[in-house]
Amino acid sequence: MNSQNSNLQDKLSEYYSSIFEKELIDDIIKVGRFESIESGNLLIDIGQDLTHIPLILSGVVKIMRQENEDEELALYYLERGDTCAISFVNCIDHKRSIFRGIVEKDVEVVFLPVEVIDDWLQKHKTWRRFIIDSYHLRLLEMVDAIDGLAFMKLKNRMLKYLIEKVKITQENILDITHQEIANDLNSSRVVVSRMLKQLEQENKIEMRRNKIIIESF
DNA sequence: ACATTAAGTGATT
DNA sequence: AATCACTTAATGT
Repeated sequence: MNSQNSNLQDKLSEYYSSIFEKELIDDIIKVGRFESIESGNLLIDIGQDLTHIPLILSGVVKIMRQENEDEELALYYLERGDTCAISFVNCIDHKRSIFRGIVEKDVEVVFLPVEVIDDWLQKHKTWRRFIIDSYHLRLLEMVDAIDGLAFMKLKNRMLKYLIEKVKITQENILDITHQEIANDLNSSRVVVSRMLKQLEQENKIEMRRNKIIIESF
């Protein structure tokens, strides 16, 4: 076994040994392709053929939809231990991706080919559990996102977005511009600036140029 | 000093 | 809540 494989084994055991049985981890090492991807790169794009599904070992991936050039919406984040089960079902049917996944914090990821993940559903009980749980979680997050759009005022939606961001970056000083927030929430920069100012007056956040400090979360 | 980019403001829909 | 038109502030060269 070469060094990259043993490295992969270490990481897999570290993060997944509590949910996956040993044989499954061995199988993953056998067929998985390990990759490191730097922040800012695309993991998957809309319309792209899905031949593999990603298993995230570290880092963060932002999953979003995009209608036109300048209309986008952030849906949810993938972190360590996550996979995109939506892409999994897509994968089995050999459909194209309906999402875009962009790397937000450098990721280490294992790509698993479609052919095997189907078999594993029967072969490994923990895999089956993992996929079902993951699909369920993603669905809940999606419903949450829809609720946000339908019922929540932008200010609340934005606060939720910021807190989420703090959680995944482990940093309460966010490196972000008003424009970027507006893009993620499919809103406009002017409105975001005004809402942020309100949040600042409520002492929930503090603003610097290119930075937002979240006080309470 | 100047140009560029981020953020703020008032009016209008 | 969005858009327009414009100002002001911060930053890079």
